Amino acid sequence: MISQTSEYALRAVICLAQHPGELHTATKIAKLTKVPDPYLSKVLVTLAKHEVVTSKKGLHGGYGLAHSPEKLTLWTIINAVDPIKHIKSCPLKLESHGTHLCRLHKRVNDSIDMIEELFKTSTIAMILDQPTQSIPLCESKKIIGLHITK
Amino acid sequence: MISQTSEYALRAVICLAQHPGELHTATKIAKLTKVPDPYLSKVLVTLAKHEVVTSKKGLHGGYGLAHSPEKLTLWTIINAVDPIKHIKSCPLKLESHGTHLCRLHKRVNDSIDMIEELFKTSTIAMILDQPTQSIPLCESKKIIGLHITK
DNA sequence: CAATAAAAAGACCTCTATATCTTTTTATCT
DNA sequence: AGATAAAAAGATATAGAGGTCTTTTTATTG
Repeated sequence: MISQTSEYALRAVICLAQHPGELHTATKIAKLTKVPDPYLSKVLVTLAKHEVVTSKKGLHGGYGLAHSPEKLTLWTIINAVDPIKHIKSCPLKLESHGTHLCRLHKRVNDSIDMIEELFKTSTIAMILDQPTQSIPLCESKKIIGLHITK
Repeated sequence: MISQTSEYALRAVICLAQHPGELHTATKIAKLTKVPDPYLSKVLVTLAKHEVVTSKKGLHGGYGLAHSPEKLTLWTIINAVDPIKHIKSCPLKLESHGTHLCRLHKRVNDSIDMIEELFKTSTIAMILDQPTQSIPLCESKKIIGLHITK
């Protein structure tokens, strides 16, 4: 439903949001999120280009969040690395349909709209703020605090 | 959002549903739905195996619908050729998460559930019955009847 | 300024979805 | 039974997403 690349991007951003203000190297984020290191580097470059994260080169450089978790939505992140494609005109290129979708493609496109809406209204803050049994990306037992330890 | 294969499968079924009771050859369906002929053949085999369509070999053979359009949902068709994958356990394989998803994966999985629900409640009959400006798969001007001609 | 550590860029590899082509099997009709 | 027309099966090709490795660029610090 979402691409592997999107999944990796979400993990990376969540990871950064868990330690606000700090910079993290790609290698460190890769380890914490269990994403292949060299691949994550590419994803992070894309996220930086779309100003989802900030990047700082050189010694003591790394990546940080470009916006507060309250302002970052799942949609922003997913759309940066793997834009959601809507059906805008007839996939069969039927002359008479043009931009007016038949009910099949309307229905399929409605589902795409629905998902997009859900992602647009889901902020990173919402995901981090609600404590549950599982802390995103973390083995609970290694974390002290709100959650239930094993 | 849905695979190319699913899109093709939906087109084929809609096509069959538009001429109920009749058998159609793969080649004919392929032309009507603008899907590559040899590829559609394979998709139809899959649909037949999942009893979405019936197949009859030999001279005057072809494909037909296995169920009435009222009973066929988008979900049935999509699930036959390209099953929707839910997130059932932590994608990072974190010990402590196990089958209890963190909020990130919960949220992503919720969107999958939502789409699945929409597909489950969308029948082929619903898609064909509601006349709109565009008849699924057909150039309007070639059809006489309810719709607006060009 | 030299050493270091990080991101960025570029070349390359791999696997899967999509697509094609050929051969085999099956049913129907004369 | 032989000819025909269809599905089914199998082998192969292609493109793009995912993944790796190497080199280059950039900033920091002693």
